[in-house]
Amino acid sequence: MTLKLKIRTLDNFQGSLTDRTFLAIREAIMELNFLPGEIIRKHDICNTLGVSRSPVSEALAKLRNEGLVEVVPQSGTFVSRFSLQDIKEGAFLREAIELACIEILASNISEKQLIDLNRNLKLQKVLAETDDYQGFYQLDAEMHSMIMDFTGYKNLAKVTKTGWVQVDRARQLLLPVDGRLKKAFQEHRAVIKALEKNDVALAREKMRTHLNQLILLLTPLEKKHPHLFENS
Amino acid sequence: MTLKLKIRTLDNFQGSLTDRTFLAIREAIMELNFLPGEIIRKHDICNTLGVSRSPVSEALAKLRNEGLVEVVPQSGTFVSRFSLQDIKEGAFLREAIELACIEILASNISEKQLIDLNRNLKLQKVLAETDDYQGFYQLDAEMHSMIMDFTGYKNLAKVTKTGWVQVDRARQLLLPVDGRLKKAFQEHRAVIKALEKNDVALAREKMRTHLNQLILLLTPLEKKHPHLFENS
DNA sequence: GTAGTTATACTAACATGTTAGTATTATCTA
DNA sequence: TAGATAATACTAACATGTTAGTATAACTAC
Repeated sequence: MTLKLKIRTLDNFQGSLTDRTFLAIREAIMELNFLPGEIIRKHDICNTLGVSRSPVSEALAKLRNEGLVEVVPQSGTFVSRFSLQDIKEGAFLREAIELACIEILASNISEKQLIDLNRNLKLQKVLAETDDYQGFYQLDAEMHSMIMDFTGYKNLAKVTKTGWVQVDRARQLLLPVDGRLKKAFQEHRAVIKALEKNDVALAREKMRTHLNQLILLLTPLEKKHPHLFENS
Repeated sequence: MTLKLKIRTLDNFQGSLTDRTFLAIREAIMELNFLPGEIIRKHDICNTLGVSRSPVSEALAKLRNEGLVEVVPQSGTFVSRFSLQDIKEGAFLREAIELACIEILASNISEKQLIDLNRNLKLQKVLAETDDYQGFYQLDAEMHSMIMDFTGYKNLAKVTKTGWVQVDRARQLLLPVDGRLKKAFQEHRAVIKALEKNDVALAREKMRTHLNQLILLLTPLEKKHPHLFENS
């Protein structure tokens, strides 16, 4: 039963049984321990995690909503393959929302909010210099969340995250490239600086180029890992 | 059992039991047959629809994701009250996404797509002149969906819809106002005309003012129906 | 009469068992 | 040997029953 190596036990998570089951499977999918295209056997999950089928079914239903699994009725549940189109769509969605947020913030942003962003930026610099990918990505996510939360709209970050999931998962395939974190840091800084100057157009442009960088990196993955992508 | 009058039976819908249960409850909430703040008794739903609790539970979980109900653990499930903030957020989300779509379309839109939009527009004109609110809103929704679908991104319409749900529900409170449909039609036409001219800036501006109109109408509702809104 | 405590009723969460439909595989026939 | 058919195994979907936790109401004591 190699499954045990793929998925962490429920005591690593919190919430209801359903929630914890959801998080455990989700983590396994996001970290590519369950590969795209692979079948997910409910029975195995039940045995490994020691829960009944209800929480597993509900967890899979949630995962399906996120687009991480595809359930073929009366047949099985499969880990979704990557789709370059979906990835681009996730990025497009994030871009659309964040550009609109920036438009609001550029004229409205408070001193405290700028301080928070700059603190995040400082941490980013440290982690970029030490090539701490995991930590940097977390700060990156935090920064983007901040920008959306600062508008006062509470669900934007959640909506964006939904589309972004596919991007995040695909990012796991990316090999570390020298200097990439530093470049990302500089792009982030450029956005914040433009915000400080209340320069909407510049902030929009900097954000746009920043988000485009990621797509540029992600696009070649389809040829490199064709079996993990749709239609191949 | 007045519940029977509030909710349509399952044979009016299609899909799995869960899906049909979901749609039936959703319709009842959207048409304000279940009022904001009202408790939803699972047991009653089960009896009325003639299903067991599983599909009802799953349906309510979905409804919760959409923000239409709030489940208080170990207590009950309640129909969400209106929140002006949520409504504005839904509109903001739609604006952000559609403005980005327009930016793509203004330089890319095909002849066939323009024909489809203009056909929709013609129908709108007819329904606006006959004050057919129900029909007009359907065309309105279709037109906005078209704009998003024409970009080739498949989930945008779904994402937008999620946030828009609150707007749609609140719109039920709106009393018919003379000439409103005709005005909406003219706003729509202005957007399409700008698209035909490939004028991004103009199309964006027209779309923006169009979406703002609705918020203007919705805002006074909080004072008119305070018991249906949060914090009152 | 009021405050505190207890009991009841309602809910979510979960487990277990059943049904029905589909895919796969094995067997039989041509 | 190849194709068609039948049987088996796996899955989702649903029903039913149990447990545990919370809110509300009733009752008791002060």
